[in-house]
Amino acid sequence: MPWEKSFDEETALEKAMQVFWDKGYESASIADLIEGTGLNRGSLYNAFGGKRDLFLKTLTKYDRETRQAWLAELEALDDPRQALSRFFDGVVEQTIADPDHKGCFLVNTSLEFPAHDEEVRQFVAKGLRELEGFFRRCIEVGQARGEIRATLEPQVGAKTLVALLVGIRVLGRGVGDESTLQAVADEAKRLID
Amino acid sequence: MPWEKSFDEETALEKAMQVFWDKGYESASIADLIEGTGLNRGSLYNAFGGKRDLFLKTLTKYDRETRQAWLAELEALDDPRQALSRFFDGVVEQTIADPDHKGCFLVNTSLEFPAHDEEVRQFVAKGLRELEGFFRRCIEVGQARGEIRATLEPQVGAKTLVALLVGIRVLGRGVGDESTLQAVADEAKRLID
DNA sequence: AATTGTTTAAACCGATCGGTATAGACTAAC
DNA sequence: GTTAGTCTATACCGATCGGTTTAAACAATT
Repeated sequence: MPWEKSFDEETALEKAMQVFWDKGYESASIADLIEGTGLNRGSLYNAFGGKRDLFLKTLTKYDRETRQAWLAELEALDDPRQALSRFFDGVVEQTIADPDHKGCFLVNTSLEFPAHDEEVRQFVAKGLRELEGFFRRCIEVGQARGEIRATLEPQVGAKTLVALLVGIRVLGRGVGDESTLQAVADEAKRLID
Repeated sequence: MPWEKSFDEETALEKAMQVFWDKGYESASIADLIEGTGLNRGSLYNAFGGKRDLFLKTLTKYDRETRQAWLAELEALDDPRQALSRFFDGVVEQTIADPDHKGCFLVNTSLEFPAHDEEVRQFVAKGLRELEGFFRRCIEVGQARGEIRATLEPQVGAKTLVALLVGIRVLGRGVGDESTLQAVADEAKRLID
C-alpha cells in the first residue's frame, strides 16, 4: 500500500484561496497557484482538478468559513443593533487590516464574472441574497423591539445596506482611505436610527 | 503625399472602449479589440500603440465624455436636490438599460487594477474623488439654501453617496435586479432629507 | 525484498497571449 | 507615372496559458 497524503489539502486550499482572492480568477495563473500552495503541478491537478474546479472550491470555502460563519455568529447575538454595528465596524476593520487590500472575495468575484459563468454568478448572488436576508431580519426584529426606526422599510433598508457593504469593499480594495470607509460605515449604522 | 486616414480614430476608440468596458482589461484580447474595432492589427498598433496605451485612452475618453460631462451638466442645473435626484435615477436607468450589464467603466477598473498599475489606480481615484466633490458641493449648497437637512455632515454624506453609487454599479453588473437598484437609489435620495 | 500507489520534477501538448514584420494594394500629391 | 505613406492581410516571434503525461524517487504494506 502507498503512504498517506503528505500535504494538507485544507491548508493548500487556503493558500490557493489567497491567490485567487488577491489576483482574481483570470490573472491567477497555474504557476501562481503552484507557488502559492507549495505543491507541484501534478499534485494540484490530482487533488483539485482544473483551475475552475479549484476556484469554485476556494470560493465555497470562503463563503462557508467567512460569510456564513460570521453572519451566524452575529445572528446568535440576538441584538439587531449590535449585530449591524459590529458587522460594519468589522468590515471596515478587516478591510484596512489587510495589507494586500484584497477586499471581499465574493464581491470581487461578482464583478469579475459578468455573465459568462452562470454557476459562479448564481453562487455569488446567493451569498449576497442571504446577506440581504440577514440585514432584513435585523431590521424587522429591531423594529419589533422598538430599537430601530419604524419608518424604514426592511426590504429597502436591507438592500441599501448590501449596497453600502459592496461600496465599502470595492473602495477599500484600492481607492478610498480609512476615514472614507469608516464614514460610510457610520452612515450605514445611522440608517436605522 | 499619402492619403488621409481612412478610418475614424474616435469611432475606433469608442468601439475599443466597449470591449474593455464589457470584458475588462485582462480578459480583452487583442483579437477581441481587432474584431470590436473593425481595424486590423497593424492599424491598431500604429494608431494607438500597445494594449495598455489603448486601454488608458479608452478610460480617459470614458471619464471625459461620461463622468465629467454628466457632472458638469448636473452642476449647471444649480439645483442640488434635483442634481442628486437625477444623478441616482440616471445611474439606475443607465444600469438597467444596458443589455450587457457593463456597469461603470471606472468602477469596474477600480476593482480589476488592485495595486499593480499605480497610474490607473490614480486615474480612477481622481475620478471618484471628483465625484465625491460634486456630492459635497451639492450638499453644502443645498444646506445653505435650507433644502437639505443641516444635520448631514457634507463630507460624510458625500462619501456615503459615492459608496452607494459603487454599490449600485457593482450589483447592477450581474447580481441584483432592477427593484434592488431603484430601492438603493431611493434611499440615497432620502439620505439628504 | 517485492509490491503498491503517491509523491515529485520536468518534459511536453496545442492554443493563445501581446507584439512585430512583411508584402501588396491602394490613394493621394507631385 | 512616380513617389510617399497608409491601408489590408498574413506570417511570424517568443512567451505564457491551462492541462496532460512520463518517469523516477519515495514510503508503507505484504
